[in-house]
Amino acid sequence: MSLICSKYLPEINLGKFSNYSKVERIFSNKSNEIDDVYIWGAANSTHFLCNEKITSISEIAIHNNKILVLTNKEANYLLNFSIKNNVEILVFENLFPFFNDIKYVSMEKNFDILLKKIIYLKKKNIPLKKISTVYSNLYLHKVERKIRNKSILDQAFRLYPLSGYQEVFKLKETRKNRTILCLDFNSMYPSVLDQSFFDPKYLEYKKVNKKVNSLDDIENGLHHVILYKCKNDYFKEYNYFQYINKKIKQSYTIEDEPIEILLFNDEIKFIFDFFEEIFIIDSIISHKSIKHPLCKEANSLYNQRLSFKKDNNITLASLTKLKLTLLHSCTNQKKFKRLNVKDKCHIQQLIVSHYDIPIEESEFFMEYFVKKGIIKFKKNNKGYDVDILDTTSAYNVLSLSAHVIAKSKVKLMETIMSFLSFQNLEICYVNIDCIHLSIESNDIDFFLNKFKHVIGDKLGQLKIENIATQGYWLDIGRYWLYSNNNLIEHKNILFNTPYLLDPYRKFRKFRKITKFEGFHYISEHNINLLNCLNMKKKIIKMDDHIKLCRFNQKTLTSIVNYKENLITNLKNNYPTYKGLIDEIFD
DNA sequence: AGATGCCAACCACGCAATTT
DNA sequence: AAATTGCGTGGTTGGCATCT
Repeated sequence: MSLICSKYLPEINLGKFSNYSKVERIFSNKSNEIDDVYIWGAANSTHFLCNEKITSISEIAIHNNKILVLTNKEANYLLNFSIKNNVEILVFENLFPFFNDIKYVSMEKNFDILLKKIIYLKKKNIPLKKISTVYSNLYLHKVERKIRNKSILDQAFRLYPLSGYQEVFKLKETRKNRTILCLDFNSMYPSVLDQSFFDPKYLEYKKVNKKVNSLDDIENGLHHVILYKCKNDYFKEYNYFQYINKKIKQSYTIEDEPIEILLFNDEIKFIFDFFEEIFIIDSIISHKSIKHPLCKEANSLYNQRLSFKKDNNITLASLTKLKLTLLHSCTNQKKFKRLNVKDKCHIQQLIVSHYDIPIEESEFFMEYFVKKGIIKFKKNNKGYDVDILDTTSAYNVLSLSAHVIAKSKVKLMETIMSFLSFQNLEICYVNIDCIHLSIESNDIDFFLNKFKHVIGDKLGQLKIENIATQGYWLDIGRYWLYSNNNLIEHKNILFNTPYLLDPYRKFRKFRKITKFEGFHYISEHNINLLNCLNMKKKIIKMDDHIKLCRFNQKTLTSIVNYKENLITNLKNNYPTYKGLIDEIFD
């Protein structure tokens, strides 16, 4: 028995793609230049302003249309009206999330700002459409122009998880003699685009069934491998593998049980020395290596970003940052296929046939996919319209996206491993392209000198974001950093937005539209910080610092143990977390 | 020789008119 | 009322010209 670490699957099976040999052209929507037409408006809690007229919200006479408002707050005021009159409310700050000066002031002021922003966009030649869609399509078009075709084997790459490495290793670090360094990679994903990728046109399935003897044995491609006996203690503890089960998604400390996983050639090369044996079952290999089609684009965008920063043009600098993030994600856009079925049990059959799920689990996955937005359905007079995520879509080049993620994880992991060899260094927090670590204060200069080759302004180098003396990391995207008792940086996702910067919010209300069988209704929810926290790791408590420890590999495989452990663990952890919140929020 | 831009034929799909 | 057919639209596809 081996521990399967991949997207949730009963088994990893590349074999079923063995006779996928056709090539198809990649599709791309060349975005037309015509702007979407909306009504521009603004609102406060009672009234609505558009066309120089103010009407009470309950009396707005607009139906089946689109209204563009500046802020989410206004959209919230118009929520009831929008459902009643079938009006879609578009929010400027969501469509163009690169302005740093948008906030709710008043109805009249907001309307003015909205007009000014629209004029600004026109001046900069930015189309009045959701910015991420516009540039995703543009970049995908560029990819298509360069490589034109892909093998339909490309769809096998959907089995590779696209999630990044995110984890908290320390809850609290307030030791007097220590300093916390917060490092960020400059554009992590774009920075790996200059490495060697492979042309999605020339993919081939290959049965291997051989162990890897040397680095030369590893062909370019995605490999289904079994890893035996980890020899590297750092990797045992800090690996980025995740065990994903129906109910579990968790990192773990590697023990002796073999691990079954999908890895790119880059990853196997990186971990080759860490394991006693690596056995390849089968692979999807490629015959031609290329640079990433958007490599040049990445470099020029990065240089643009630097020069905007130098000019102190914050808006355009953050627009360029947004564009940079779209470079790798444009090849994994979500495309849906619409199908019609007579009744609900046919939807389950669709899930079974589209996602290779055993029939007996279709009920579970129906719920799971609805929650994740992979499948949506609407009742109509004939039955159901089903929108199902199309993993075979010619709008995707999944092999490129997956490869970018894989290379980034290797790069991050390499950096972490090299840091770990530094004396008394502890990793506190890792989030995709960001590392927080703690070292002894006396060692700072030595550290900066030792790693000066990876620290700098260039694409892919590390930037020092903050230097702190105390830190609390309650969860991914939830941390507070202090320098001599002054808060210098914090993040608290959901509770804070860029425009709502109270660092100490524990409660929040939000409204949710629930769509059910054609009905729409609004429900209000309260969320509480303490209940949002993921407390799945073990706590090792010391006076002025608290470590978080991973579960062992064995605990995960036995469901009974896992559940028991999880419950006792939660019970143990709860008071500590509660105490910490009080400590931070006092 | 490959990358890129552009064009026109082609095809699928949705809507509406027409038939059963 | 349901099914079939026709039509228009817009996106897909393959080819060709031009550029580097």
